[in-house]
Amino acid sequence: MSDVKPTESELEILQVMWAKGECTVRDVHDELSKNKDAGYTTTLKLMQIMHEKGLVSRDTSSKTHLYKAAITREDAQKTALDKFIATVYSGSASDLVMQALGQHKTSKEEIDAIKKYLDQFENKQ
Amino acid sequence: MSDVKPTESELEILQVMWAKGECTVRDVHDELSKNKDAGYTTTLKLMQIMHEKGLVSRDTSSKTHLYKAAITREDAQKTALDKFIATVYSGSASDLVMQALGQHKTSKEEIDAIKKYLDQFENKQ
DNA sequence: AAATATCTACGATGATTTTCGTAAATGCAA
DNA sequence: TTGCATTTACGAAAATCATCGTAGATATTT
Repeated sequence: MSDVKPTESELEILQVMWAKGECTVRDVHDELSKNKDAGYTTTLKLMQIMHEKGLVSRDTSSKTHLYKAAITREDAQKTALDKFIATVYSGSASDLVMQALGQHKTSKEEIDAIKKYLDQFENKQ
Repeated sequence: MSDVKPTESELEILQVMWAKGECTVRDVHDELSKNKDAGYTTTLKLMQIMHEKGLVSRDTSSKTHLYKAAITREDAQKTALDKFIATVYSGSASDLVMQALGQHKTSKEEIDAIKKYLDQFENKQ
């Protein structure tokens, strides 16, 4: 359980690793290159730093190293969300929820899922 | 319409200004001091930088300057939220919504408000 | 008026994050 | 084997952000 907070660039890298599982630097870099534009060694260095911090684990048994996220998506999201709600929404989760629903195309299915979630949530209290 | 993205410290300052309206540096600093611990000149400097960036407007007609947010809370939140959903939730707003509801104590009133919001939202589509 | 307090301006520093160049190691292909 | 491509290691620069000290200006108090 790492208490290190990923930076924004580190989060982008973690996204790739959460989606793909074990990754080489090139895997990650190619994926990031679709949206961003930075050198290969930049990605490499970041992943090395993440390893030092304990954010990722590393298999160095072959020349091309394999990296894997060492924290779960859920944990990282939880930590980030808490801070985000505090600094951007003064602590009001429901403000965030409504704004999030408002500005993104949310399908009927998603809305129903959320409603169901709310019902169940209400009953539990 | 400023396309500058406030930093985290700047957001904290903006929170105070959105809540209070026009503020002196001392207003802001006293408010921040409740939760944080930094020198007066630090707050001053940040607010001066925010003025350079166009994040706040400034009235310098008297010795003690008056600052005012130059971007609306909604716009700033919207921008921050978009980026947040992209980097932390891979673009899935409903994932964020459900996690936000799950980990924060949300009152029955808030839940009802959100449900009502969802109903109205669903009808509009 | 003199002392005191408060405020702005501004530069400098330190911390953190991001970026990249270069060298050395490793594997592959001609 | 020789040369080329790919990879890692590493240091250092660049960029961004937060912090503060000090000086000078302006008000307030005694």
